[in-house]
This record gives sequence, structure tokens and C-alpha cells, in this order.
Amino acid sequence: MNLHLYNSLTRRLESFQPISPDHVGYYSCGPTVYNYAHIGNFRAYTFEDILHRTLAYAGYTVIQVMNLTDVDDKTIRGSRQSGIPLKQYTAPYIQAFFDDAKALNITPAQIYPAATDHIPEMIALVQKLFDKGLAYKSPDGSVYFSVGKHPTYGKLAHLDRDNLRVGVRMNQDEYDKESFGDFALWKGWDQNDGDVAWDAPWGKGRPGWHIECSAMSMKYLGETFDLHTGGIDNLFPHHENEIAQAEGATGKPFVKTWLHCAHLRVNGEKMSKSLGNFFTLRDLLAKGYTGREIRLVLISAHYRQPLNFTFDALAAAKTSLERLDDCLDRLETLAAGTTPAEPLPGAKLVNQFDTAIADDLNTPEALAAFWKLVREANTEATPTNAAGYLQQFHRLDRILGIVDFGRRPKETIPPEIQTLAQARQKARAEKNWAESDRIRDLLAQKGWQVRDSKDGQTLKPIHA
RNA sequence: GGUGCGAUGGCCGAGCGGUUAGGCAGAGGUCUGCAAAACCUCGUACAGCGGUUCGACUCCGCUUCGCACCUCCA
Repeated sequence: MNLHLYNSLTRRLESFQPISPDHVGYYSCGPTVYNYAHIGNFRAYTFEDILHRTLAYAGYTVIQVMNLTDVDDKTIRGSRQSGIPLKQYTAPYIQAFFDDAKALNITPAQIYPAATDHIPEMIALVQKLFDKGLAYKSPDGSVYFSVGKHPTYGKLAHLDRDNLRVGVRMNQDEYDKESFGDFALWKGWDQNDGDVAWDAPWGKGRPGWHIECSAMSMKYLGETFDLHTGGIDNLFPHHENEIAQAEGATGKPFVKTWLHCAHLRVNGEKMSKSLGNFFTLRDLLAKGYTGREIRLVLISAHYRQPLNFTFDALAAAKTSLERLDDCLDRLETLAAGTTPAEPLPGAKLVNQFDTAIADDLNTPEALAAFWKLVREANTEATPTNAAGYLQQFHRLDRILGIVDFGRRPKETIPPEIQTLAQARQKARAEKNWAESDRIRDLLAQKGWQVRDSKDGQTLKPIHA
């Protein structure tokens, strides 16, 4: 597979060539565990999953690291307000994150390092920056990175330092630093931090947000690694600062390829609590939508395009997945007892699928090929090739994750329903349409839909 | 002010300098006793105005509208 990925650093589509021929080092910015992640967060994690799966599909051994930010302003605030120790406060949100990821069929990363378990590594990295003259201590006990001493600062965000200006959300007065572009590597303890503090050579405090990702990614993936992903809003300052910290300390290139996922919108608007369009995954599950439907919606747009999340789209996903399940049931019935025979059917569409995915993870195009395969299977499947079609669907599913996952379960038909169905068969054979229709209505009332075909009738449970 | 992104038929959403995206919804049809499913056909879709071109939804410019980032939001 000739995989091409859009690199935010060069702003170009590039052929992906890993540093090591057979494995890929891949870091993704994970959740800040102060609350439940929302559906927009999960768009990014789902995109990262597609990348993970694509790399595996292409034959690489993937080492994905996703951090858990379990110490920052928000986690500390939450912990203090609820009077629960920090670790205890974040634990349920970490668990919720894993549960939610599972509900979306997201392939687990290989390593999930928590920031609070890697304080020594962060201190060591800050020390290195001190040694190189890139860090300085301020009177308030914090340590800052001196952006002015790092000439390549701004290469990811393409920021011109002369044009940096104080943003509306930046309150200069809260910071005691030499130049306004400088950012905190270490935050000196203050009373709002309560008992959240670690000792460092330069004083008591806690790590800055950016240093955790630099320290943990390099610990597990080395000083230079292949891929780093996150939401587009992390591009600046977070990722820019990660680069400055890592490259400032090691003098080596940090990451070869950066990928950023665009935002999710809700009904064309930015998701926000004040607009009432703010959804967590569990909100949607509670409304009866399934992880499988949500996953399909999330992958139905290209990751670099904003995605407009609507309930209409969710309903469309539900209907199309029913069509998929019908197709799979049909294939399994046809294929019963057989094994796939070469050459496999649908090769042309599988090829289209591969080409689309290899082109910067074009999931919408890949899905188009997938649905064409559904149509082809519905039209062309026979007892001899049905097993082959099933194998092709499972192949594509290694990336999509929507075929087996959350599939309509095969329900055993209760004896009472069996009996009614047989009675209906008999009535039909006698052309007693009134009776057969009466039984059909009765079955529908009991939650079973009847479909007639040449081979007889099939029963399908009706789910509201 | 800086850096970027976007505007595609009822909805979601790809794409390409000339050839069907795909899904859902809707209309008609085939099959069927009917229904369901499946399949087939259908929508005068490319924000506006100029330009380049034999030809532009696709390239260039301008305009309008929207979105993101500019110090801790995925």
C-alpha cells in the first residue's frame, strides 16, 4: 500500500516512509481527564484509530502512545472543588474514556502513559533545557521556555514572531515571564494547587501542559519518531511547544509527520454548552444511538474537513447499517458450510477502497467503494462466491470497524413464533391470503417481521 | 492585525479541467397474491461576479457568508 499522508509541518501530501522499515512510532494527544470527553473529542480519537488501523493494514507494527493528562488547571480545580484527591478524581474519567473508546470500536493504543506517572522524566527534560540555556526561572517559582532563543520556533504553526500579539484569552498579568511568547515548562506551586506538587531542583510545583507530551513521547518512542496527531486546535501552541521542547533539548528532529483532525460542528455551529448542542458519547448512547452508528457518522467525512454532526446523519447511518446487516445475513445463509474460493469476488472495489484509504485516509471515498461492494454482493452473490464476499467485507472492516462491531445479533426464534410462521406458510400454500396476512400482522405485533422469498420466508426481529 | 480552512442537489458528504461519487430521504419501476427486502431509473447540485481555457463545480482574482487558531479546547 502506497500510503500518502498530509503533513501539517510541510503542508503537503507526502509518501509515508517510516524511520524503521517495519514499525511505526505514533503519538496521539489523549484526553484531559477532568470530565467526560465529548463527541468532538471522539472525532479525533476515531480519526486516530483509522490511522492506526490503516498502518496495521499496510503491514506495519504500530506502537501508538496516547497520553492521559491527569494533572492540569482543570483537573486540579475539579479535584479541589469536590474535595477528592487528584488521582481519585481523575480515575473514573480515565475509565469512562476507555469505556467510550470501546463503545466506538477504537483500537486501543499500545501505551497510555499518565502524566502523573512521568514527573521524573519531565523534570529531566526541563533540566536539559536549563542546561542548554533555553529555560529560565521566574520570580514566582515557575520555569519558562525562552522562545526567543529557539530560532525555529513557529515552524509548525507558521507563525511570524513579529506578528504575535496578545490574544483576547491571554491575560498577561497572570504570568511572570520575560517575553510574552514564552510558555511554562513548570508551574511554581501556589495555594490553588493544594497538595498537588512535586519537588524539582528549581522548586516545588507541577509540570506545564506541553512538557508532558514531549517527555512521554520521547520516553516510549525515542527522540525522533514517525507520527504525531491531535486536533487542529492543538497545532498551536501545544504542538509547536512540544517541538520546541524536544528539539531544543535533543538537537534532533522530533517528529517526521504531524496530522491534525478538523473540528466537529453541530448543526453548523460550534459545539458549546451555551448553545445546548454539547454532547458526550454517553448522552448519545442514552438517547438510543449506538456506537456503531456514531462511528459511521464520524468516519463519513474526511478527517481534515469540518464535520457537521446532525441527528439526520445519525438516522441515515442507522438505516444504511440495517441494509448492511441484511446483506451480511444473506451472504452467510448462502455461504453456509463453504470456504472462500479464489479468485475472490469484488476485487475491483476492494482495490478502490485501498486506493482511497492510501490517499490520506479518504474514508468517504473508501466508504463509497464499500457500499458499492454491498450492492454488488446483493446482486451477484451465489452459494459459490458468498464466502468470498464475506471475506472481502472482513478485510475492509479491518479499517472501517463497522461490519462485525455492533452487528445485529442473531436472535433465536421462539417456538411460539416458529409455530405462527409455519401456520402462515400453510395458509399461503393454500392461497388463504386473509389468514396469512392476519398472521403476519400478529407476528409484527410480537416483534417479528416476515419476508417472503422464493426459498420460503425469513423472520427478522423488529427493533424500535 | 496575523495564520489557515470552508461554501456541492431535502440532509450528510467525496471528487475531478471534459466521463455515475457514496449513504439517507423522496418519486417511478422490476419482482411479489400483497407487504417487506433486493435491484433498476430519476434530481436542471456545485455561494456570487469577473478572468484563463476549445471546455471550469474543478485553475486564478475579487466579493459575500461561515469556521478555526493567535498561550494550556480534540
